[in-house]
Amino acid sequence: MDTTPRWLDADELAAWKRLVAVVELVPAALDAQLRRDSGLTHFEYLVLAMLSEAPDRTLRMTSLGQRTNATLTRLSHVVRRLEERGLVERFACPEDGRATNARLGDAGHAALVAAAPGHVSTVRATVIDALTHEQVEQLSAISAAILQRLDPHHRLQVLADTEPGTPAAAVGLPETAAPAVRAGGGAALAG
Amino acid sequence: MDTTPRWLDADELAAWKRLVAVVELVPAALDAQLRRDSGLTHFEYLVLAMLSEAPDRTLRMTSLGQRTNATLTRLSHVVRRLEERGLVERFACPEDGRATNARLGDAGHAALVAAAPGHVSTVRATVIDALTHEQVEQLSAISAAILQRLDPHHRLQVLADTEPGTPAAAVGLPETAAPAVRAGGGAALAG
DNA sequence: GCCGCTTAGTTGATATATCAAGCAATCGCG
DNA sequence: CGCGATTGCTTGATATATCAACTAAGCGGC
Repeated sequence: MDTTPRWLDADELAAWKRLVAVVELVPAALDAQLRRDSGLTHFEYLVLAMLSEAPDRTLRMTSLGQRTNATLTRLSHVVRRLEERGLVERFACPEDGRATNARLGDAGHAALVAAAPGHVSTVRATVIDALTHEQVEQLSAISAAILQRLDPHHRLQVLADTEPGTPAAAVGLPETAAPAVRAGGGAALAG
Repeated sequence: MDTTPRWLDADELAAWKRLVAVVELVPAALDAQLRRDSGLTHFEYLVLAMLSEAPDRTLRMTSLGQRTNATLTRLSHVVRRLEERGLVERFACPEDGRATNARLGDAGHAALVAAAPGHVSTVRATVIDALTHEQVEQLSAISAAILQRLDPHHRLQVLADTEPGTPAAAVGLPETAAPAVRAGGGAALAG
């Protein structure tokens, strides 16, 4: 870092301070609602959602870690706890003895389906419905620009498949789950 | 929450997924840089910065908690640790026997001055300089709209004084500190 | 087919955050 | 002025995240 960086001017400072408040409050709001209504953290929700998207509801730990932006260490602890609660199961990967697969069980899928509507409502209530359609598109572009700096090589798969026009959910219940959800009065982020 | 909320359409979903990545990565990036270069978390930095702004570099715990968006519990633990490290001191408020004042000591001020340039550079590198001036203003408006939903009564003082045209730093070293900083080759967010 | 390097994941220790009580000073009010 | 309610803060227990090894399986070269 430079020893004498350019300071922030008034507009930049205002934007920055507000962004700091947003990045502090948004995760807290998501966590609070999910914990209260479903007994899941936002991160656990993401893990379940990513598994629900995958073929056979199964992913390798490494791949799951990329999709949820988690270190393998963090993921290992969380998945162990989810396994203890009966929501996911782990088993050795047949093709690579080093790898572990995590699969979303029926109970886990049910928990996700039960949690999704409240989560989507919260997302709308706190973010999306607070903005005009134009602002939603601006936010998308701004976030993309920031992520370009934070993760230039797109290690996070969250980024890779986030172009507008994307098929289904990714943060909710896509493809596999969403139809079931819609049929059963369940839930997803997109659809 | 509604049992059958409106799902997100493709544009909304793209924006949402990117925002999730941003609110996950931005705090991590700030924490990582500050920890590595200054041995401070972003939250500790905020605490020191807020104190540096206050008259006599002193604030009540409750007021400090509002400005940093922290529960009193969290703040109490953090300030105790900062006190053990000699960066701040605590003393009973003379006017109200229940209250505790926290004051930024010289060592704490020095730590803040040392940490600020790297922090500002990181803010520029990861966020502000990634955006056009127009986008900075859009981000400011978007964040304000989101915060209106998350904190309608503006409990967070971060919001109260965040109108463009604001005097000095608030997230860096304002008024009291900034001049010293500029003189000594030090650091702040704004100036 | 051994040996060093890399990859994949786990585990235990430490740090930090959150929760549930608790304590003490002040306020409100009869 | 006395006593319950409120405010301001702290503390200890539990949960979660981060860090530093460590294990074990594959991979490459010779």
